[in-house]
Formats: sequence, structure tokens, C-alpha cells
Amino acid sequence: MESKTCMNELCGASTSSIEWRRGWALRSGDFAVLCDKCGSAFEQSLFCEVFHSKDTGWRECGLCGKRLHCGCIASRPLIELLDRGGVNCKNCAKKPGLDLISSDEKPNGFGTLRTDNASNLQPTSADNQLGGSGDKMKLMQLGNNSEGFGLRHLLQFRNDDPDGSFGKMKQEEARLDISKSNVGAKDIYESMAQTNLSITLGSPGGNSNSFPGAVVDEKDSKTSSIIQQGTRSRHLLPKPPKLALATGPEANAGISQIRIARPPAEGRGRNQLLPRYWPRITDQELQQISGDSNSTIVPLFEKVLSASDAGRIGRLVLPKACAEAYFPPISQPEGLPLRIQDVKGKEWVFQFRFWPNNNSRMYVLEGVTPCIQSMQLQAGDTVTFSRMDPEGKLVMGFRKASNSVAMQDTQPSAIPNGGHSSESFFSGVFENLSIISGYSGVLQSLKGSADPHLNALSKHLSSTPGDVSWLKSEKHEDKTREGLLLQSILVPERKRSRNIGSKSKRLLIDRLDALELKLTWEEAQDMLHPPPTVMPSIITIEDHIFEEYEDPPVFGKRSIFVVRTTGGQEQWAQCDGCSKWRRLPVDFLLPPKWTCKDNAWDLSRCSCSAPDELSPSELDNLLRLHKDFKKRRIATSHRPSQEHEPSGLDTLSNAAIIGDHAGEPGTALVATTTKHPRHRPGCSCIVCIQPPSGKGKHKPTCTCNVCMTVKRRFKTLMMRKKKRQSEREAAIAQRNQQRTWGGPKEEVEVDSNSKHVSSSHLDPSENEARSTSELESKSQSNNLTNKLTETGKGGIDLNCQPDREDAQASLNRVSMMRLLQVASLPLETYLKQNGLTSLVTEQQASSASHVLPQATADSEGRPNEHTSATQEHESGEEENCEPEPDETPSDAQ
DNA sequence: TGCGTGCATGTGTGA
DNA sequence: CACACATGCACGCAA
Repeated sequence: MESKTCMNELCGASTSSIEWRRGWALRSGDFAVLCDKCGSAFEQSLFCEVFHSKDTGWRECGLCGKRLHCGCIASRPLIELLDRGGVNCKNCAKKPGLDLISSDEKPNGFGTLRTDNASNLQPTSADNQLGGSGDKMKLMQLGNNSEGFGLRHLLQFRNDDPDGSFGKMKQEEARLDISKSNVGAKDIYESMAQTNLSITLGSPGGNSNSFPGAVVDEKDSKTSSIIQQGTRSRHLLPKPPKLALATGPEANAGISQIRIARPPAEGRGRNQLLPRYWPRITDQELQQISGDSNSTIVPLFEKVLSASDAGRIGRLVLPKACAEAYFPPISQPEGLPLRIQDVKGKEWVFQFRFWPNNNSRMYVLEGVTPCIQSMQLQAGDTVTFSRMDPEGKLVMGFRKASNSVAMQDTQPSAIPNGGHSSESFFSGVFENLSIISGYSGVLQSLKGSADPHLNALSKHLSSTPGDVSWLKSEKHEDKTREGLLLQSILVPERKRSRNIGSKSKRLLIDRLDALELKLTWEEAQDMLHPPPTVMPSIITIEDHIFEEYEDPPVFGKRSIFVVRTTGGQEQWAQCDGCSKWRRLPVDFLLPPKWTCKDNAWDLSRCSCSAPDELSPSELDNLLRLHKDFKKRRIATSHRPSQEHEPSGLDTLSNAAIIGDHAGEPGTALVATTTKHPRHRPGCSCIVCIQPPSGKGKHKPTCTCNVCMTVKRRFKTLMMRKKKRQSEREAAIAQRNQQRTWGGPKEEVEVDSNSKHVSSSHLDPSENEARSTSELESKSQSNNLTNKLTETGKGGIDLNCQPDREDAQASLNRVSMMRLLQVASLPLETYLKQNGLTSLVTEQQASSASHVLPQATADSEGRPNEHTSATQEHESGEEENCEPEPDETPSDAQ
């Protein structure tokens, strides 16, 4: 082994024991080298010819800009390394917040677990063995077998170990006996090289620094697989703060660590495996599987059981790639019997076979029903397939998804399967996070956490046999930190469907608990708050103040607003800790998590021990009023247009709400606004009281969003109208031709209507009276009347096709035009009021038609307020709708 | 009639 | 767009 120099100039160690390697697969394809003396690791990227060819040996620290000399690169032409600017010097790398992985962890690398005996389960992660200057030979020995794994832990220890001694690693090393089993070492190599990718978001100490994109989801994990093939590269090591975007969950997941458990390398076509099949087996599961044997467990893949899989048919569909990679090759559809041992040691024989399917194959395991039942598995649970080496025996494990019971009533006794529920507790929400493997080390760190939630959880997990999982800890960490969404939205824990993020939407859609996650617009609004750190820009339009937020609203805690008959307004919120209701100022915006101790307005009730201010009956009354109010609100928003402001726009202002109901019996009213997240009853801002059209004192040349939206809509509508008109004219011409040839009578009648439509289209105001009276005088046939009645439900189908030209539509056009005209008045007025005649002129000129701006009502004026409250909100989209006729019989007369 | 088997098909996902 | 896969369904066999 040739001598090399640590690239860290602060170290400068020259040693022959440094095992420079390419292929340290870090997340996102970065590669790293490190010094075995100081532990400094430097991110390197593979496949950059630039560095390779133009290596100057210098690079800048990514944090402080200090120039570091890489003494080794130039002398290592065989190593394709490139620093992409993400290199940190030792000092910088040791700065708090840059720790990659907690030194508390006792990573086993997940991929392979070697068991000398069940009671002395030793992670064989060679990661832990690297480093330290003592056992160089062992290091080298291991190093020869460990290319591609372990660096991450070196990285972690580098940062955690202040004196660079890697003492803990040495401890681990002392327990390792690699030479004991060549097979084991080989497996370690194979598995680890392929299995482990690791990243952490911070230290258990709560460092908030994190790395961009540190949370790995399925897609990311997939990316990782690509990376390991060296096709892409990204940064892993700490980046300059400006790059270390502490955003979202990543920023908060202080102890997060993501492990991408990749299947072993030896499978055929292994690179094709989708991440969702990558095994995620905890230490305990591995131990469970391995039992007392001395075998090495190599997780192969896993699969979430579908309804079909878990059904009575007894066929478990195997992922093709997995089947081909890890099961014996079969050439005949009949396949062959496969012996698979379950975790209890019972051996099952399944028929491994395939069906021809679209020039492909569909692999199934047949006869799995007894096994499935034995394990009490159901759809959504996961079966894992592993291999015992050196025997090569297939082992089948399982993991209950269990959204279960356990979490519904929080009775531990109700937890089936010894606490797996805790996993499901979080796995539902965080299903998309590929968080893998169990690390008791982190769990221990949780025990010392100041966060009671974490402590409680860690206790719970620790006491839970079989599935003590870092996964859970991490997820709970996410939960407690993220709190916001979860607290507010996913209140009943059982609602946290494990199927979130599931591949199959078939499972998703029909699951009641998943459906329960759906929120109404109003419910969502109740939880929306303006971003707390963002100051709105204030603009004034029509003497009303706009608050413009560039950032989207954030989720906050729901609260209830009450308007007393005395006029006093109150806000009530429930403590997240004790669930007691507390009165708050009406203008207070609740954070996602709020407890009594945050109640700074009422010191007598700033503790959870303080009695509830509301008696049960009062609370009932409050909630009932709230419910009633919501019903009324929905009903109000669905009221026909004539009951609204002339504009026909959503003007459900808070003042109106209060005014409508202030006189009602009862002590209080509950009111919220549908208008804007932060706006509360009584708010008189333009958002709450003004039509979204911005009707007011805008100049013709105004280019504000409101005006531009109006103009854009108007233009689009005019174009659409023009198109429809030309189509109608063509259709009329065609029908006239047909009539000349002698068409059916009814068709003639329809045509007559069409003619009116056509003419009405040219002059709606005149046509309205004419068409209605003619309709009446013509005494349409019952059939026709029925049609009109049937179709005249008075609603606007926003999903309808504006260009639809069926006979029914033709029948309805008369009153449609009337509606258009009526409904368009506000915009007309608006245009006049705003001096937007230029717009009209422009539209008229561009369309070269006789249409009037009235039709803007299609989208703007809402001729019929049958649209839902949600639809009433300004979307800025071009509502692609043709108003259905409001053809009640009276309308048709 | 019920069940098992094999194929077909629709849907979702990744390239 | 191709492929994987979940599931539907027809067919045949056995009770």
C-alpha cells in the first residue's frame, strides 16, 4: 500500500494505512476519502475528469474558504476524485451542527447481521471498525472487504470524536472477529457495500443544522441507487451555511437519519429493484429471523401485501425484479416449489411460478394463505424475504402495518404484535420517508431528551420487544417537531392511514380512514395562518387595505370564534396538552401547537392544572353553535345569486355573518371567515368585504392583479364566445339545410330555439323577452317542457364543456342567454365604472362580433350561485364552463 | 355451487 | 410510453 498524505493540511498525516478508495457511496453520489489518523473526510465526487486532469492539489474549505491542500490527489492518478467545493477543513467540519451521525449510534449497517449466537448479537458493521491507528492490520483487512461501506460512520465519528481517537469504534472493533468467518466477512462486504446509505440531519443534541435534501424519500433513495453506480453526484458533507437550507422537516429533524437499505448485490438484475422493495429490517427483526443460528441474514426484499396478496386466493404477487433477482430462475410457468422458513422456524413450501403477462412475466408465490394466516397478516402488512447464509435458506419475515386499534384507544394491551403499532403510528404520516433500520443508540439518546414526548416514546419503544426501532424514534421526532400539521389535521391518530404514500391508490381511495383525512375547504381554512415570519405588503385599493403575502399560508391550530350577543368577540382554543378550552383574544393567531402555558392573556388559566373555563354544557353549546354556523355558512355560500350582492361574488363578509345571526337566541355565535386565513369576524379588509373582481376605482390602465385577471378572463371568455357563436352559426346553417330537405318535426322546433339563440346572442337584451314570450306562446310540447325542467336545475356545471353542442344545450340557450345577460350586469357596470371601455372596445374589435361584455358573467359574475363555496373563491383560472340554464318552468315561460 | 387456476385488463409509475 | 402489478373474470373442476 502506497503512502499517502491526508488532504487535510491541519493533519497532514502521511501513512500507508490510509485506504483511499473510490466508491464510498454516500447519498447522492458523492464519494469521500478520509484520513485514518485524524478522521477527516472529504467529499469527493467521482467521474469528474476536470479535477482528474487539472488537479492543482488545492481546494477551498466549503465553510471558511480556507485553502486546503490535497496532497494525495496528484499522486493518485488512479483515483478519480474531484472536489466540487464542498470540502470542509477539519475545524469547520468539527463545528457544532455539522455532525453527520450521532456517535451514540451503534450502527449495524443493517445490511448484514452476523450472529454468533442470539444472545451475543453483534452488528458486524465494519463501519465501526475503521479508524484508529491501532489495529491497522485489521483495518486493512477489513478495508479490503469493505469498499463502499463504512465511510459514513467514519464521517460521523470524525466529527463526534474530539480527539480523533475513535474510541467507541475501537470498542466495537474489539468485539469484532472478522476472521472468524470468511463467509461472514464476505457477506459483510457484499451486503454492506450494497446496502448502506446513510445520512443524518443533525446531531441528537439538537443541532438544527442540516443538509439540503437530507431527508430521503423513496425517490431519493432511488436516487441513491443511481448514485452508487456513480452516475450522479451531489454534496453530502456539510456545506456552507448558505447552502445548508434548514427548511421544513429537514431542519427540524434533529436526529434524523435515513438509511436506505439496499438489497444485496448478488441478485440478478439487482439494480432494477425499486426502493419500495428494499428491505427495511430492524435489528430485532433480523435477530428474530436468525434465531439461534450462526447464520448471516441477508435481507433480500420486502413487499407490502395487497388485498389480493392477503386474500383467500393464496397468491402473493412477487415483484418481478425481486423474483428474478433472488429466487431461483424458472423457465416454465409451473415454476418450482420453494421452501421458505418463517420467523418462527416453521418451514413453508410455496409454489414459485409465473404467468406470462404482456410479453413479460408475473411472478407469484402460490399457497401462501396458511402462512399469511399464521402470521395474521393482512393487506398493508409487509412481508420480508431474507436469505440465510451460508445455507442459502430463504426466510420470510413480516412486519405489521397495524394502523390499528392500538393507536385508536391508546391501550397498550390492545396493541397487537407487541408494539408494532407504534411504528404504524408514525408510518402513516411518514410513509414517504424511507426511514430504515433500528438504532437503539439513537433511542438511548432520546431517553435523555428534554422532550417528554421523546422520552415517553423511547420508553415505550424500549419496552416494546421485537420492534424497538429507531424508525419510530425518528418519526416521533418528526411528529413532535412538525407537530403542526399532525396536530391539527390528523387529529385522531387512527386516521393516519398507513396508506399515505402507498404505491397503490386502489388501497388508498377506498379506505375509510384515508378518506377521513380529507378536509373541507372550510376546515382547511380554519387552520391556515399567514406565515408568521413574513410581513405582508400593504396596498390600498378602494380605500380598503390589502395584505399581500408572498408566501403561502401555513397550518395553524384550529380555534373557534364566538360573538356574544353583547357584541364581544372571543376566540376559544383547546390546549394540546390537557384539552381544556381557553379563551383567547380574537386577533390572536394560534401556532400549530398551543398549550395552556402559552395562555399569556389569562394568567389564572395559563396552566393545564387550571380548571376549564367552560362548563361541559357551555362547551356543548359552543360546539353546537360552531357546527350550526358552519352549516349556515355553507348554505349561505350556496344561495342563489339573487340573494347575494349584485356582483354575485362571494361576499360572505364577517360583518354579514355577525349581522345575520347576532340576534339569534343563545349567548354566542360562532363565526369564522371563509375569506382569508387570518381574517376573522368583523374584518373589513378588502379580502373579506369586496368582490374579488376588484371592482372599484381602478384606472383603465391599471395593471394590478385584480384588473389583469378581469381583463384576462374577459378576453378568454370573449374568444370562447366567438368560437361558440361561429359553431352555432355553422350548426344552424346545417340544420336549415336539413330542414329544407325535410327533417323531423321536433328537430324543427329545436331549430327554432336555436335560431332564437342565435339572434339572442346578437342582442340578448332584446332577445330575452322575445325568446321567453315566444317560448311561452309556442306551448312547447310536454316533452320539451320536461326537458327544460329536467335540465333546469338552476345550477352551473363548472365541469361542463363550454363547446358542447348537444340538442339539450340548444334547447336551453334561450334562457341561458337571459341568464348571461342578467348575470353579466355587474361586470358591465364594473367596466363602465372603471372606465374599461377600452377593454370592451378591444374585445369587440378583436372578436368582430356583436357580443357584449355581458358574457363575462360566465366566469366573473357567477350568474348562478349554485357553485360551491370553494368554487367561489378566486382561482385565477379560466373557468371553463358554460352555464347551465336556470330553466325552471317559470323561467321557460 | 363454490373454488381454484390462468389469463386479461386497467391503473399507476418510472423512464 | 412501456412496464409492473393489482385485480377482475372466465373457465374448469370438484364437492
